[in-house]
Amino acid sequence: MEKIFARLNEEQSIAVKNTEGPVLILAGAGSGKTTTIVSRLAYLVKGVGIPASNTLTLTFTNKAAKEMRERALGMMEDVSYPPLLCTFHKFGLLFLKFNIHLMGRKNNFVVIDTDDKKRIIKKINSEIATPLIASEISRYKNSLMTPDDAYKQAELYNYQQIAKVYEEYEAYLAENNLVDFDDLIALTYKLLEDNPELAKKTSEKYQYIMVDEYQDTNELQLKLLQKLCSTHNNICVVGDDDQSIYGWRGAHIRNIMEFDQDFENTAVFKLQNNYRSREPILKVANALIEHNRSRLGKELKPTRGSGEDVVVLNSHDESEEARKIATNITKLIDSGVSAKDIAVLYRVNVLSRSIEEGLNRARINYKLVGGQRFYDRAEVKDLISYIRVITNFNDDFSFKRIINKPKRGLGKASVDKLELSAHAAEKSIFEFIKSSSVAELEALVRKKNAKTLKQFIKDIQSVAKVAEESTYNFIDVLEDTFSLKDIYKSQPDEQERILNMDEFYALFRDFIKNNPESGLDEFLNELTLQSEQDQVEGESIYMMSIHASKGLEFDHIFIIGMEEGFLPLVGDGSDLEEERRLGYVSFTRAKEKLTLSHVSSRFYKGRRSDLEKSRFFNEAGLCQGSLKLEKNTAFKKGDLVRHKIFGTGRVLGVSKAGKEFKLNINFAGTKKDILASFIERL
DNA sequence: GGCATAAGGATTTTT
DNA sequence: TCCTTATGCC
Repeated sequence: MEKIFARLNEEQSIAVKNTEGPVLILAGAGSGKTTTIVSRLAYLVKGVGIPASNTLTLTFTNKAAKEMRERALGMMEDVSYPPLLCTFHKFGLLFLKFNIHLMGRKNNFVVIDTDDKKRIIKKINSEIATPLIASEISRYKNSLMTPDDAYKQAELYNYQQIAKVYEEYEAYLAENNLVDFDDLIALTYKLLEDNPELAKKTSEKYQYIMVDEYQDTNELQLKLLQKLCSTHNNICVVGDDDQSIYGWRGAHIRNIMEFDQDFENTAVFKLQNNYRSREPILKVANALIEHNRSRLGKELKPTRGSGEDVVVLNSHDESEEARKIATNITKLIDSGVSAKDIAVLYRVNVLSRSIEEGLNRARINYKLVGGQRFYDRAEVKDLISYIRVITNFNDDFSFKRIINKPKRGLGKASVDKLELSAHAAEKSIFEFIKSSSVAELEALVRKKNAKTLKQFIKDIQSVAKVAEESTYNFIDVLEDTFSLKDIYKSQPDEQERILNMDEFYALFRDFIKNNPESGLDEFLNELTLQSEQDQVEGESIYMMSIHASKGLEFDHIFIIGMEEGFLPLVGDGSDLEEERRLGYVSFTRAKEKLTLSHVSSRFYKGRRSDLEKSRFFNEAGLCQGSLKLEKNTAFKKGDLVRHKIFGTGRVLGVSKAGKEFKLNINFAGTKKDILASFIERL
């Protein structure tokens, strides 16, 4: 018990002890959010005496769940039964496993990922952009809209089409007993909604509910939470409205803004002591985020004392920027800073390229975080498809992926014919080939391929038998039977692909070793929900998008591309306040020193364009004429200056304009008033 | 069916 | 620029 509170400050302790009823913990960046939520869980179990199995703690990522589980178990020492601490989706998966039969479906369903989803959509409709349909379907599901509802709501012809695709997509999933990511939550909610007894029982089981990163929840997740705590209202959410950066993905910032309206008698706690960053960094971050209108209002209070000022790098173009950053990093490393304590962040991934070149030239090792995920790699997905077919012969979707891998002389045309005939016979493709004679198949595909197909079916059946008898050995038999490593034979990236396949095989063996009772379908569903855990280790600096950096911290942070158009990024659907929060998230990753870089010109999308420095410099108080320069004005009468459009001129006078300075300048006889931040001194 | 070339598009990303 | 997709030819 003392152990739990020893590491908490007063605010954190109060929040931890407030166990009953709805609690909103607004935790600023670096304020000990994870420590607080984990301590609260430990306190519930060890201090209040709640059985761990009666608690439920939800996160968004497996990584967060894993970290919290380890820390919580460490604090709780001996518990006979561990608390349920998992992602929203994992919770949905578990719940559906036990209850999906109530809606007339079998519980051996397979979870499909976004890629699978898009393939299915594309097959149904290739006229409308697949990503648009995919996101619309996601939206429908998250608003609990049936295809019928979607159709009724559709005004434009295009949207009627999308509603139609949605309907067919749902039929396809049901037919093949598939479930997509949204279903894991939506079907869970539906079951609770349609079965009041079940809802009551479930709510009574999870007496105490906690949610991490609450600012990232969407509307449906809120509704699910309301169902889950309907019998007790013991819900504690932790989050930071200023770090809501997933609005574009459906996260609903209003959930955290209006938590007290969704749950009556909410107790609110603010954690504002920042244990991460030096004072100058927090000053800049606070100044920036203060420009947002829609926020609950917090201010990060420094506890780590003063430190180095925030540095602004100004370069002509991206190669100069890369050079400057490489030089700065080299200096840091030479002065004894460990490479792993340095990170370069950017708003869009393409910006990493120029920096990569600069780092390579300077011989600095770097690690790119993000990029393509292991489970999204084609070779890994091929293997997964094989296992899926072996688990379920009727999974046409996966069957089609592997039917010509390695090459069996079946192209799109042949596969289409097979599928059509199978459909007409009301069979899966697998069943169709199995039940057809060689002669019948010869009518559909090239002659020599008919036999190959029959053999393929036999092989699948025999490997499936092995899987039942000895799951552990199955993976070797799979490779040997189908020569899967030949799929990418004599391709330039063959070696890398084989390495990934071996990695996958090792993963499989690990899983079976750790879960000897599990079969292939448990392995598959686990996989789909698994993301690549970024290993943060090794002697290289890190480069990643600002989104990917959320939750991480580094001693030294460099943010590149601080220009209008990049940060803030503009485009349709862009939200300046969310862009500002991205700036805030990126600034607050830094513990010791923050460096912000901008260029005047950048090569992007095949062309070079001129760029203005980000307005965020101004807002963060980092511009000439800003707070720091109040005493010693950057410009004075007589200075020779330059403006992007008006060219060179001479300052005639300096006056104040809010927090900024306004200069009266004589440009070759034309006098103009211009804000100081747009002016460059010569 | 598979390869080569042309055309077009282009945040952020977890589950 | 770089990547994905469409098209045309063998």
